[in-house]
Amino acid sequence: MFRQYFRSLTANAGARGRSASVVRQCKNDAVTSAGPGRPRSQEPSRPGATARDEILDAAAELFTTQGFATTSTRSIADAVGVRQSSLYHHFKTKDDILGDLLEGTVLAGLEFARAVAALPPAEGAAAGRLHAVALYDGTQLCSARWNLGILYHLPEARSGRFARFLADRQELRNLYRELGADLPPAGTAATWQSSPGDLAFRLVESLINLRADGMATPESPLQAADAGLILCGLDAELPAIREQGAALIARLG
Amino acid sequence: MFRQYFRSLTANAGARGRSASVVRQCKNDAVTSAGPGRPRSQEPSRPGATARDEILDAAAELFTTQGFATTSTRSIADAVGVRQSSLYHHFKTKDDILGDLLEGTVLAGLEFARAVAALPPAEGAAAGRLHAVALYDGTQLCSARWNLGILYHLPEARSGRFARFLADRQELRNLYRELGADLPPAGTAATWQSSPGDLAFRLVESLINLRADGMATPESPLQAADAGLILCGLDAELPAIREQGAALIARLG
DNA sequence: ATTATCTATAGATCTATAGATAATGC
DNA sequence: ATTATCTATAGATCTATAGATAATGC
Repeated sequence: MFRQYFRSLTANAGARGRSASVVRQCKNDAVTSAGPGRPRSQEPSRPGATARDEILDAAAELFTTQGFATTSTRSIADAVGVRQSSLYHHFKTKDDILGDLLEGTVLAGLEFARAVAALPPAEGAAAGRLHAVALYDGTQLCSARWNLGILYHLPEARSGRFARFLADRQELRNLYRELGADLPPAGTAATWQSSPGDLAFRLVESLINLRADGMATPESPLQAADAGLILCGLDAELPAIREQGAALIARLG
Repeated sequence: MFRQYFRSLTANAGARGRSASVVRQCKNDAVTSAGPGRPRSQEPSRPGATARDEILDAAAELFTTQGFATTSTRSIADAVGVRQSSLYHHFKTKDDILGDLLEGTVLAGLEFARAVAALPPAEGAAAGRLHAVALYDGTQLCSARWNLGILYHLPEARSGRFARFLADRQELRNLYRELGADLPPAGTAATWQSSPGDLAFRLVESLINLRADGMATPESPLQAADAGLILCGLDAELPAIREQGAALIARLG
């Protein structure tokens, strides 16, 4: 048994070398730098304080660039610099990794929207609230390190294995809807048939597509938030609405 | 050898029964109804004149509902009612099936846009052209039997294995852009920073997301086409633009 | 002869678990 | 004792190919 372990250590050194050369240069080069029970060596090349965070970051990169089913647990482990089976100390299944990532994309926006919706109603503030929620949410989507939003429309993500994520996203959509329902009735011909809240939600989510095509700019989230209100005939009020929204973000964001 | 083949015929009968019970009820129930060299039995349960079309339809359903990498060639074959290896008579690889489907979603819209862009320029017609292209394209996306557009944002679809699809989609986007560039300069504060053509393209593609969430209505394509022009300050001219666009679709569509 | 199907299988994965081991903290 | 890693592997896939076979069309 000891001899067997020794033999595989040598094989491991080879594998380590290959893995390191592909994804990360200067970690675990020496065989002695890691092993059973040893703490992971210094300076992680991935952001995140814990090994768990490094795994999540590597998985986010690979899932968004290569797809979920296409990405093997081995390739995630290689990108982090650990062995494939070591992932299972931090996550029960591969699905759990995706679940954590999905949850992470929706949670901040949901909590902000909850806070905005919980404010006592004030005359004429509905548009500003919707603008704030859309801008905050869109900014999150565009500034995250990886464009995790593209995973929303993976058939896998709809599959009930991610019930928590789906429920949170639905709650967020409902909050958009409520805020949109409080808008003043549109005066112009630009009346939008579907609910204004849904329209705003959809425009914000289209930022994901924009980013996937490499066409998102720092102004994109603001443009998306504006668009929802322009399409509801609030063109003229836009400057005031923006200011109200910005104040809410400064206060609650 | 003959005995071996006979034995597997019996096994096949079992497999057939199982496959049929899951996906399709009344085809190939009898062992004698199919076999090497025999033509496929009557009444296909899938639309499409040829076996190839049936395969494409089954793959479209499975890819859009379960994902590409998640869908095995076996499950496609089961849904059609043939053996897994028989797919390879019609397609060289699994990628080729996806490639054909992707190509099918973009081709009609691209050809319509080419025809519109090739018309001799006429005064004031730019907005009508863009509206026509967006409406035609959006209608295609929404009325196709399966929502294949969600496959656009699969990382797999970006991977150069589908260069033809990617090139066609890029050409379509460029045509949108050209048409948008001919729009009259927006008079109001609603000036859109990015190109109006890109905006329209993006609004049309957001119909895919809308449909994926089960929220598309028959009016959705028209709303998307309208929205692009409203956001460019063409609110007032919309009725005339719609008419111009409808005329183009009637003539070239 | 060609076409469309089938059986059988090679070869390459991939996920998750079992069990060993060493560092750490009590 | 707990934690985080490792080796090794079971068991289950999955894609694509080889080769047989029967119907069809010339």
